[in-house]
Amino acid sequence: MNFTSKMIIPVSFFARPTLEVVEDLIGMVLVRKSAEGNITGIIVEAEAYRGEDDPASFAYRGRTKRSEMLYGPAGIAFVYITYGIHFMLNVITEKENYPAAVLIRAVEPLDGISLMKQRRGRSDLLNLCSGPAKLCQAFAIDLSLNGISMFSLKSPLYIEEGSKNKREMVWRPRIGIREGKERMWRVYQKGNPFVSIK
DNA sequence: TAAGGGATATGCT
DNA sequence: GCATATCCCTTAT
Repeated sequence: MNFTSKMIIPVSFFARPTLEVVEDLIGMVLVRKSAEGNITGIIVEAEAYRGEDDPASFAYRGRTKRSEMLYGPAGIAFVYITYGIHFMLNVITEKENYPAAVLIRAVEPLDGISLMKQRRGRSDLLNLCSGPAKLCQAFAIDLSLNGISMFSLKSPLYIEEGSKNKREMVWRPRIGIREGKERMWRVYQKGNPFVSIK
């Protein structure tokens, strides 16, 4: 796919096989606009959940209240609470009625770092967005954003094009693929884009 | 590095 | 009713 500079990622990007989406998301920029200020971060870690045969997916036990969003159209934010306290940000992928999504697991802080620190109540850069719940807190992502479209400039939350070269990122990017109950990481490395580890 | 508490929506018995 | 969950932080060795 060809993108011009700082182009918003369109819905067609998400309406593709989830494994392609999760790879291509690495290096792109997550944007959050709010009255408090706008913040951005480079996506460095994401994880794929796809199909009713994926034991790690909410859709593993079919279409339920919890998994319903996964069956919806691509490019929609799916936010939910885990462990009673933490928010998780997913983006719906693939065709409607096929349950799949990508979990945004970590971003590298880019713009609005002081606001991130304020929301997180911490000042150490490494702990601002280095986890799915951490980044939701830093980006002020909660249930009020559940179900919104992420492919519009008017959206308070969207993804735009980032660095062409994933290897130039400061943080080591990686993607997670579920194989049964196990999570396998694929790390981005020189000359051999995604190398499986563990 | 390990262990335990946090605090709620969801699904299962 | 109960167990569990796409996790983070603090405290303790």
